This record gives sequence, structure tokens and C-alpha cells, in this order.
Amino acid sequence: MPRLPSADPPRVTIKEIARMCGVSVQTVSRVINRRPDVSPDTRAQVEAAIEAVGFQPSAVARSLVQRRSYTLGIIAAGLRYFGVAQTLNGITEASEASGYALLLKEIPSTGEFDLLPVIEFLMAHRVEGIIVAAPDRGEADVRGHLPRSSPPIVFLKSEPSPMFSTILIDNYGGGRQATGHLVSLGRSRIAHLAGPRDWHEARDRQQGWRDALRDAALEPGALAFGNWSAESGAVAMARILEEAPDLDAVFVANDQMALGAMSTVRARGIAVPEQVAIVGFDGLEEGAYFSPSLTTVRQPLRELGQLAVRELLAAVAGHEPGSSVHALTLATELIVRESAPHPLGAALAIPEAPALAIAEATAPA
Amino acid sequence: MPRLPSADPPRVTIKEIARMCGVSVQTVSRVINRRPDVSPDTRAQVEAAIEAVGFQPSAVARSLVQRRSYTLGIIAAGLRYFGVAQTLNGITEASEASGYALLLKEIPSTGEFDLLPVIEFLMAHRVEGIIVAAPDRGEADVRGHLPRSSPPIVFLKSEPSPMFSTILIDNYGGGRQATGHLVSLGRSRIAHLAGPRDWHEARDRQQGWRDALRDAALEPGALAFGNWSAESGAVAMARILEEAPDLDAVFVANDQMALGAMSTVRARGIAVPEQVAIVGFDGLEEGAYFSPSLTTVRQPLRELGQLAVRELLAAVAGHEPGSSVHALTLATELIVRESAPHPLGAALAIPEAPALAIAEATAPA
DNA sequence: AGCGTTCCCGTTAACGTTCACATGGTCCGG
DNA sequence: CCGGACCATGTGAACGTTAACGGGAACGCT
Repeated sequence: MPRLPSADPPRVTIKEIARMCGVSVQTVSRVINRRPDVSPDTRAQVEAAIEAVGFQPSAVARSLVQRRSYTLGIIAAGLRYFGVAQTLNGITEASEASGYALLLKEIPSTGEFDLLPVIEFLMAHRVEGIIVAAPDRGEADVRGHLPRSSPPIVFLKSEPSPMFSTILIDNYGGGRQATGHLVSLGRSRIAHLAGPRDWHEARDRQQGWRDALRDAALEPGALAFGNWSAESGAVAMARILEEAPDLDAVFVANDQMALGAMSTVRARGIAVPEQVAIVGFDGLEEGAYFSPSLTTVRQPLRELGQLAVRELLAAVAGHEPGSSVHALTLATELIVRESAPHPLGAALAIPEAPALAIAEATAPA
Repeated sequence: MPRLPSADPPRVTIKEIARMCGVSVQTVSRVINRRPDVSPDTRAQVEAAIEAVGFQPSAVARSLVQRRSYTLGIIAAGLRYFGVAQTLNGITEASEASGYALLLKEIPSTGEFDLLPVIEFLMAHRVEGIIVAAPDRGEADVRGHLPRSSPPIVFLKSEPSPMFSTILIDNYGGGRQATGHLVSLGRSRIAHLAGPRDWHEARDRQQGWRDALRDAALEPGALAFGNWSAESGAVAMARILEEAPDLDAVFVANDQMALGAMSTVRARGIAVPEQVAIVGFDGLEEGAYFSPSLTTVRQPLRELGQLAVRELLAAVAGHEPGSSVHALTLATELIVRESAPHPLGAALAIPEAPALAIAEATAPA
């Protein structure tokens, strides 16, 4: 009766269906939820009615009453970069498989940014878990300031912490792998083109580089920073060449920057890999088609995303808070291609599993 | 009283806050929604209480009672490909700016797939609009089978239709631009490396190629299909070279395939652009660092995503159904780089705006 | 003094589901 | 022919919030 004048066609609800079939709403609810205790006749009738009017039960109302949203929140930064997009891909796959919906928030990939409001936004939507696929670049680590009673959270790009689950790529180990490979090639003046200072991953790769050099009793070479983009890689590479004209290898913190770096090197007339060997990081499939093809460290990013979802769902299911804090680390894999080939004469000196690397290196050209 | 034994700490609600402050829930609601008719004192007191217990109003309950979710649904395919990721980037930006949340569904990027269930899923979540950034590859066009009372939908990768809004890149025009550029270079045996047959965009680019050739009174050259990946580009290029060894140019339907194609061409010892000129499609920033750098057709993908959101929000606001069906087409822009350079001797014959293209071509190396 | 405003706040009823429990019927064994 | 078990269904309340409306106090104006 107190219908507004501007009434849209009133949404058809469970009640309407019940009226149509002459049954109670509860019975309709039972049919919708495939519960056994409904006679075949009524079930068929109700299903027919639902089909007829194209009724869609409201997930919103259901969330409210059940206090469950079957939704996960994702916080991502830098979607336009390969790594994050690939991880997101794994996340959508796994959550699709388990019937969960995804609420996506993207935050700027650079500069100060406070995660807390974003997490609160997701909490207001009552997500059952949150995946943080973005570096924490606020003034203070969010993890100190999380609201009590926040849902399980998995961090994908932060330091491990005793209070929260983290699933990380072994960036440090990958950095060592890359640098170690260059060392095994006999290179000794090995520079590093790092990612943004405020990305945890960038710091770890850099540390891997540093430690691998130390272990080989080599001095750290030149160091410059980019922002993950090919352009920044080209620019930073120019700086490195200026600082250390005699270098014979570079470990670049991601493949896109490596592409830019190779372009700069080529423009200077320096031969890759003869004069300067280059190793990237990411495992871009496209790297196989660079010129020369790019030796790189593959990250299992899709698996990372899938694992994050599984971790979250496990935490949601087994309710003991805190008991499910894990710190997983996923190993990287060296993919040897032309920009830093296998050490030819020194098969014994190869530190990585050669079979794998060789298999990966045969690009279907 | 009928609290279950397994009770989690009962969520703090607006009612709890009201009790704490000795006011009614309505007053708390008013404070939360920043309504003017609350005295400064009570407002401060309520805000303090909210802050103290870390209360988060439930967006779910609010959605239910307001019958508005402030949420948009996104259906995407091929997140791992640059185009889609970039578009998504634009979408997150615009929706962030307008305070909307995003519910993301990814569907397989290849093979038959029925959109309808996905749309129904989003409708069940009461999204206020849907962006379909995926090709429709079901047996029948979804748009014939949409449930009545579906929210506004914007299609980003389908044929224009009188019933639904579409926002499209001018793939046909872009195909003509690319091919026309090759023609203006004096090339006459121009092949095409197309995208998957079931992507609308791929068909349009191909048609642009075909028509540009016809207009130049040239025969269509060889034609092969890839699946957007660099690898498929390399393979398809090999097929093309077999079929038409004498070709002097290729228009490739995206930049990633172009990368693969260039690799194949190079491996055959064929010079780019001297013997074979290559034009890609996408406008990847990375293309500037390929070797040679890639001439391409830039798509305003981020703008596409932003426009889609704006279109949707406009449709949500102005409620007249159907009145807001638009069919926008966004122009592409030719970016001339080394793989298909400017026609040197024939400045007058350049059909594109040279100033722009030249500006884009000076890569910061 | 009377009356209309404005300001602040409370009460009641939704929103569309599901949960816990109640109810009536049918079937079976004794 | 009765008690229990089981099946199919209905009833009322609850989930957490906002909309609609009503009402009292304080203020200003004629």
C-alpha cells in the first residue's frame, strides 16, 4: 500500500514464489537449497515456478542471515604488471572452483599508501578472507593495526610474520639462483637492476644478488633502481653502464625491465651475452622471444594465487584463530636461454638442475 | 538466549553502539551516514564509541534494506593478456573513484563458454551493473536470453546491438590503419596473423586488413591464426612464411604475437623492416624495446574501462530502461617505430597524423 | 499567548532469506 | 489400536541496517 510512486517493478522474492505455488516460503527455500525433505511433486512445481518467472534468490539476504558471504577480498597493486595479473589469474581459478566470489580492490602501485581503509572496506562487506597481493607501503606495517576480529588474511608480498599467514615466492633464493648462474658463467663484475625500494620482493632479490656475490668472493657491482617498467629498465641500465662501463653481467629484477635494459645495451653496441650477460626475473613466456631470448627466474605465480585461496579457505573452515598461521615459500626455477646461456665447457660447475633448465630452454621457435 | 554453543564473539552491531551511548539505533545510523540532524554532542559520543570498539557497519545489511549494493560485476577473459588486464585497470580506477565495489569473475579465454550462468550469479549478488570484458562464445548470443530485469550491461567485446550498450575499440579502423601504413610503405604482399576466430575483435581487425588491401587494389596476402600468445605468433608466422615466402609485410593482431612473429622472422635471417615490415596491435609500452622496436596500433584500453564504468553508473542513475543504450567506438592511434618506419621519401603520402606518431616513436633509450 | 518552524531523537516496519522448532500425517511393529 | 519413527510442511523469529513517520523541546514571530 505505501508503495512509492517511483516504484520499479517489485523484485520477485521467495515469498512471491511461495504464493504462486500455494506453499510456505520455507518450502521454497528448501527447494532452492536442494534439501532432501521436500516431496518430488512440490519440488517440481516450485522449480517450475522459479524457472517461469526467472527468480534469483538474493545472495545479499542470504549473506545477512547466514552471516557468511562466500566472498573473498583481493587487494592488488600493479595489475598492469605481469606478476600481479598472473597471480590474480590463479586466484580467480581457485575461488571459482570453490564457489567463492571475489571482491577486487586495486591500489596504486607506487608511493605511500595505507592499506587499512581498504581492509576495512572489505570487512564492511563481510568478506570471509582477504588476500593482500600488494606491498604494504604505509607509514606503519598494517599488521600492527588490524582491527580485532578481522577475517583471515594472507599476505603475498610482505615480510613473514608470526601473526599472519604469508605465502611468498623465494625471491632471495631466486636472486641467488640468477646471480649464481652468472658467476658460473665466469662473470665477475655483476651489476643489479633492482625494483622499487618499497617492494619487499625487490629488496629480497637484491639481497640474494649481494649474498651470491659474497659467497663467490666477488665485489658487488653497480646498482640501480627501476619501477618494474621496461622504460625504467632502459633508463636504469644507462645509469649502470655509466657507473660501471666494464661490467660483464647484469641481474635484472624483472623481465620487463630486462627487456628495456637489453634495448639500452644493444643500442650501445654491446653484445649480449658475449660482452654482457643478462638474467631477468619472472619467467614471462614472452621472454623466449626476446632478442636474444631471455634467461630468467620463473616464479610460480599462478600456483601462488591458488595456494593463497586454499590457505584462506582452510582458515575459514577450521575456525581456531591463529592456529592456521603458515609461512609458505615457493621455490623459483632458473630458465636458461640465450641472454645468459649454459656454461659450455664446464658442465660440472652447473649448480642448477640442468635437465629441467634445458627442457625449458628449447623454445618452440 | 538461544545462543548456540559454537558462538563466535557476537559481531558488534549498530544496536550495541546505541546501547553503549544510550541512544536509539536510528541516531547511530544517522551518525554513520553523516546526516545533519544530530547534535554535535551525541555525534561525538557515538563516533567515539564506534572508534572504541572498531565497529564496521555491515554493507550487506545496508544493501538489503536499501536494495542497492554499490557494486559492479565484471566478467573478464584472458586476464593474463595485456589488453584485458589494462582494461581492468581502467575499471578499478573509475569504480574506486565513484565508491563502487567490484565483483570479479574470470572465465576461460578459449573454447565454448556460456555467459548466462555467470551473469545470473552476479545478478544474485544484486550488482547494479555488469561489464562484460569477454567475448561471448556460447552457442547463442547471451543477449537474446538475458533474464528480464537484468541490470544495465555494457559489452566490451561483442558486436554492437540495438538493445545493449557496447563500448568498443575501433578494431576495424585500427586494422585499416595498420595495413594502410604498410601500403604507404610501398609493400604489396601483406599477410595477416589474426587472433582466435571466436573473438569479435580478431575478426574486425582482419576485416580492416582485408578492406584496406582492397582499397589499395591489392590481393589479400597469407592468413594464419594464433591465440594471442607470443608462442602462437611464432608458430603461425612460420606457417605464413611457408605459404607465402615472398611476402614483404605482416600485420599481426596483437603485440605479443608480433613478438613471436619477429622471432621467427629473425631466425630465418629475414631483415625487419627491410625485407618484411611488421605492424602489431595493442600499443604495449614494451613494444618500444623490442628489437627492432614495434610499430603498432595503440588501443585506449584504460579509457575503455573507465568509460564502461561511467556508462554503467549513468545508466544506474537515470533509470529509464533502454533510453541509455549507447554504442561508443574509441579510435586507435598508430605508433610508428622501427619495425615499420615512416615512409621516408614520401612525406606527403602519410595518411596518419605524423606529429603524434613521431612523438610516440622517440623512445627514451 | 498562540502558532509555525526547526532541531533532535525515537518507534515501527520493512528488506529477503534461513534457522529452530512445531505440527500433522503416514507407516510400521507389537 | 496404540506408540514411536519418519516424512513433508508450516510458523515465528532473527540477521543488521535504513525509511517513514511521529513527537517533544526550543525558538522566533505576530
